[in-house]
Amino acid sequence: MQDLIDALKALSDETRLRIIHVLLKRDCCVCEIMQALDISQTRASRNLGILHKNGFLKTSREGAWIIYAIDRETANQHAGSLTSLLARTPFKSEVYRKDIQRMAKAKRIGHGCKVKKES
Amino acid sequence: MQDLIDALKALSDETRLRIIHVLLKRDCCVCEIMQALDISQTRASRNLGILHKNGFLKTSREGAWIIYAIDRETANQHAGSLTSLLARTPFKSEVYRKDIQRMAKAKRIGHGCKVKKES
DNA sequence: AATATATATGCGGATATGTGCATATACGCT
DNA sequence: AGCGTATATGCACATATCCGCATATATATT
Repeated sequence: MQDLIDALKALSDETRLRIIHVLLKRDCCVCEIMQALDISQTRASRNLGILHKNGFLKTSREGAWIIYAIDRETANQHAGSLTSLLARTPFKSEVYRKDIQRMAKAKRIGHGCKVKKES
Repeated sequence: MQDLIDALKALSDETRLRIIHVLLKRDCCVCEIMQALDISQTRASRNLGILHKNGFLKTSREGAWIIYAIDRETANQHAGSLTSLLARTPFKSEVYRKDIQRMAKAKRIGHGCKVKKES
């Protein structure tokens, strides 16, 4: 039951709603989230961590990157129902729209968006 | 969209979840909530206020009392969906069970549970 | 009008939360 | 092994949240 409160708390934050919204479109590594939401590395990592800890996201490693994705078979019942609710919710405001635009352009290139040199 | 965050924040609190849970069983005035949850007047009033402000509850006056009830036709879309989600959620832990027990015995008698004298 | 009851609210203090900076850890490549 | 990149985390600080106390407001009763 406490996990319901924790799940709700995890979603009660704009940054984290934005992350869920983006990940509902496609899986991302931390640096893609940074680029999509235009936020710092710390902020991206911390908030992804919170969503992960509370059963909303699952992770997998892909080389240097850690890929975050909506956990559609989460063990956390409450997180599951809340995620499906959000999946049916239209995210109307500008912020969310822009996140998707930037996500479309995001590359797996890390911190300062330094471009990986062609070798 | 900010109202979704506000709605989630409003629910991210044990006291307020307990209130919703109790009100899903039956409408209550502030002093009945105090008795059901065994909390102070300030705490009951404040948290009812928050749920009300965020579209979860509606109020009506009945003599000296103000009756709070789940607003099933709320203008706030998000509050609506969240309420129906909660209505389908089993509240398993002890706390919630005890609230209902105490609610069953609760009377409209106010602050220190002073019994209204038979006249 | 005066008193009692029911509810709301300003203020202050304790605790929780969100974030940046600096740094630690984990992995890949040469 | 050593270096660079990707992500996580300890610490500090600003802000937000929760709640009790005291008090204000609204209604009922006599």
